[in-house]
Amino acid sequence: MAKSGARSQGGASRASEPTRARMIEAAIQTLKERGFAGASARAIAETGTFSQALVFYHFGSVNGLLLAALDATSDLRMRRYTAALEGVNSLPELMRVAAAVYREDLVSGHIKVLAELIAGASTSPELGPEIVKRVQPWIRFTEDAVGKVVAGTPLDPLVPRSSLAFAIVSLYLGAELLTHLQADPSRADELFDTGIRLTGLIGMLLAPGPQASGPEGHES
Amino acid sequence: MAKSGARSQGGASRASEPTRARMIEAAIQTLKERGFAGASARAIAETGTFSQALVFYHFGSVNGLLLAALDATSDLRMRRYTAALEGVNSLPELMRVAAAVYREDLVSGHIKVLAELIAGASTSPELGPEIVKRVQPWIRFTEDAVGKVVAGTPLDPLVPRSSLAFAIVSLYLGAELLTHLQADPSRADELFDTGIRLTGLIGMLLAPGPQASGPEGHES
Amino acid sequence: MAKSGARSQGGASRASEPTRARMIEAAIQTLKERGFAGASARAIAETGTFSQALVFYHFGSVNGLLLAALDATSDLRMRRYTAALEGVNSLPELMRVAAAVYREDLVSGHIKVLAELIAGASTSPELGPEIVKRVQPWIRFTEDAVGKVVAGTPLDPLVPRSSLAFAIVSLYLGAELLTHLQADPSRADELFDTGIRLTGLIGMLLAPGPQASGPEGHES
Amino acid sequence: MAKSGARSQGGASRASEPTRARMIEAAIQTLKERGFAGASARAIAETGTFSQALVFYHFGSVNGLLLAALDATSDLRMRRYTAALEGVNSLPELMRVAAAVYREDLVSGHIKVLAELIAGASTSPELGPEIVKRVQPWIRFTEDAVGKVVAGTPLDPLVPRSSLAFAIVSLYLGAELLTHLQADPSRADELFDTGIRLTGLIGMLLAPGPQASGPEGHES
DNA sequence: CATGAATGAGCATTCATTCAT
DNA sequence: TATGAATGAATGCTCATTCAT
Repeated sequence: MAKSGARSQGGASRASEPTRARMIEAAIQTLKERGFAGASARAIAETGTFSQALVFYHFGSVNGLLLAALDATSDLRMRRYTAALEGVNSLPELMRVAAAVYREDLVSGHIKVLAELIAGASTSPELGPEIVKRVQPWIRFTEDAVGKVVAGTPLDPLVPRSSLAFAIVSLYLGAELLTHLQADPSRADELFDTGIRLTGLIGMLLAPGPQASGPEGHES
Repeated sequence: MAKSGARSQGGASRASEPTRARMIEAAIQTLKERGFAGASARAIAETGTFSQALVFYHFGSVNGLLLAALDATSDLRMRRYTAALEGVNSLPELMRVAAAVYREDLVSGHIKVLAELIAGASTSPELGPEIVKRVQPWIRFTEDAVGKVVAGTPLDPLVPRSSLAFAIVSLYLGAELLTHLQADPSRADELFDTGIRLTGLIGMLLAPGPQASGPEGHES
Repeated sequence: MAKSGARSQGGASRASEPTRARMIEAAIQTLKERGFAGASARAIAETGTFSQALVFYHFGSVNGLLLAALDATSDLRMRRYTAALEGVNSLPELMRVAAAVYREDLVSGHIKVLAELIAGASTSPELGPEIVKRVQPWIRFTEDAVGKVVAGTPLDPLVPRSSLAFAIVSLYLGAELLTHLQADPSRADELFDTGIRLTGLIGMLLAPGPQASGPEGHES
Repeated sequence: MAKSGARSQGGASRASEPTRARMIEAAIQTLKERGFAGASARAIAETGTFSQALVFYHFGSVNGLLLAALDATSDLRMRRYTAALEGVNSLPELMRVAAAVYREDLVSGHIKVLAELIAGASTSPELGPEIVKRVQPWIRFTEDAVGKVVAGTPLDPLVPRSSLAFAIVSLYLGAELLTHLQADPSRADELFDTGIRLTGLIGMLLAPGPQASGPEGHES
């Protein structure tokens, strides 16, 4: 870990890019299929049918490759979420979109990579700070997304965005862990349904027009 | 691995109780201090100064001992939560009590044992079902607790209790993981503060009359 | 290396003594036959037909076993040298005895173990201090041996014993290395012959009277 | 390993001379700083900031480069010793000069290169014969140096020059190893002081008249 | 009830070396 | 002449587990 990165960060080596990509792909797949503990250099190399020594050549260490894999999925998902949330500016809509993308995540296993790595941090403590670095943008992103739909509504002063963002990310993570543990996604689905319904309600409460749900909306 | 647990569930051996207790204590401590990956038979035996072979003699496998440790903390905490929630029947009060006990958990490391084991399940998939069995009571318990304070209020029909319970447990778990990852409990504290404030507000909304939720509280 | 020794130093385990002895024997043999670099845990285990994991179980590390091997030969040779030098108190006689025992050493490979380890110290620097500890007694022993035959002669004030001892041990070591390098012991033999002749001469010079050690010198 | 050296001896490639020199310099430095075991192709290449593949291109193998490095220092030192001993023809003077140059060696690390390689020969037995080839000239050189100052004196018939030379080279080597092991050069210094004093004495004994050994010494 | 000894399998990592470019 | 990529083989070490006592 200490001396890794010399090559892993530099992007000069053109010819090896495809190899690096293949390796990252194999790492992600192994992480999904066999968990953090199953993601040994040997296992990943077998998945991608390349020499396990390549892991160290290109990424310095197994953890180096795993973090590169997290970077890759994280970037990918961040772009996806950003695109999906473009133009969203009401709470119920946000909820709907989030539910949809979350389902994608669950199916594609993208959250699992993060969850496994977070779980694995207890195994390799050096991973901790590196993962924190990579979770931070998600919390910030969530803050922004929440901010966008909450700004200007009566909810705004009630809930500090940072708290809300922390709660949402925690919820994602916890739900992912429990869902995978129980091998039953229905609970999370249900939760999103409830969320959609509830935020719909809240949305109506907050929208003070004549057709509002609450009598005269005197809540805030 | 396959035949683990043979002995771990049977409670026939009377004379060894103190030893078993010592071993469980050592397992909990090791789990807290060194995480799932650090909780090897050797490490636990060293913590408790007993022979590592005892782990297999008494609990069939390392995982067997770890699950016994989870059982022990889980029982302990369940009793604590049950006692603390006794007599609580308003949402804000529930929130306050939950925050207090959560802080206890965080300090004492009791949630950590669960979080580590859940994280570890990705390492030893056989743990999965066993952990599910032990998480279930908590979800049920949460359902009851939520039910008690929500019953009879307008919120009741809005949020399915099972969903809410799942969300709350997920949140606990996710927050624990993130808190330990960032080695900074302030986020979770903040979250509880917000929760208390918010539920206080909701409580007031839901109980408009001068009579608080207590009076006719015959819901439980 | 850090946490080794817990078992390796304690001599409580009776039953394993024979095993430990077998392992040390295998280590010595491997060191002699294949050098420091060839003395891997696997190679030693193969030589002694035991599991390589035993190396770590009993000695904590490969170096731990290697040092135990050095201790073993060192003790053995120290006893041999001590016995051989008993009653020796003239320089020529000392020289003769030393030559004889050295030849034993060369044949049996006992010095080789030390030489290999010293050579290996440049590979595993942690070995350095441990070897120093084990070389020290030899320097002290040499000082005593030299002191015994020089005391009272005119040579005594001329040559500080510590210097002489250092020189002799250096010479042993260097000669061993060169001899093994050239796979030709004749140079060292010749050197001892010269030594014997020369010290005989010096002995005569120093003891001008008729009662010189040379003439009737059948004391041993 | 088997086909190493193919290129290392041939000096045909003109254009690469500066590169080869840089590589040899890096090899020497690495050998000094990190010992034989630390002198891997990677480490040397890093020291000299060139591609590790160059090692094999230019010298056929790591050992090939290491031997080339030994050749380089050996030549350098041989020239230095030859120059220093020019005009020296008494034993005490020889001793004084030897002590001075040895100190240079110790500081500059030149003997270390040889000592490391000899130590390493136990790791890579193929090195043995190659090193012998490179040690031989030193023994011969020592023989000559000793011969020059001993010729014509009464000592001449007493000590076969080859034995003496072997002893001196052994002593150098052994002292270097012990000195580096103990990280304390004082012992060797002391030894040289004693040597100077002692040979001064011997010199006086051997040349009782006012005319020193020099005058008629037309042997060299 | 308890434990010291033993082991097979596995892991991260490093190395010398080859090769296509 | 030079090099980035790739690899097979080896190394030290840890682990869960078994077993005889």
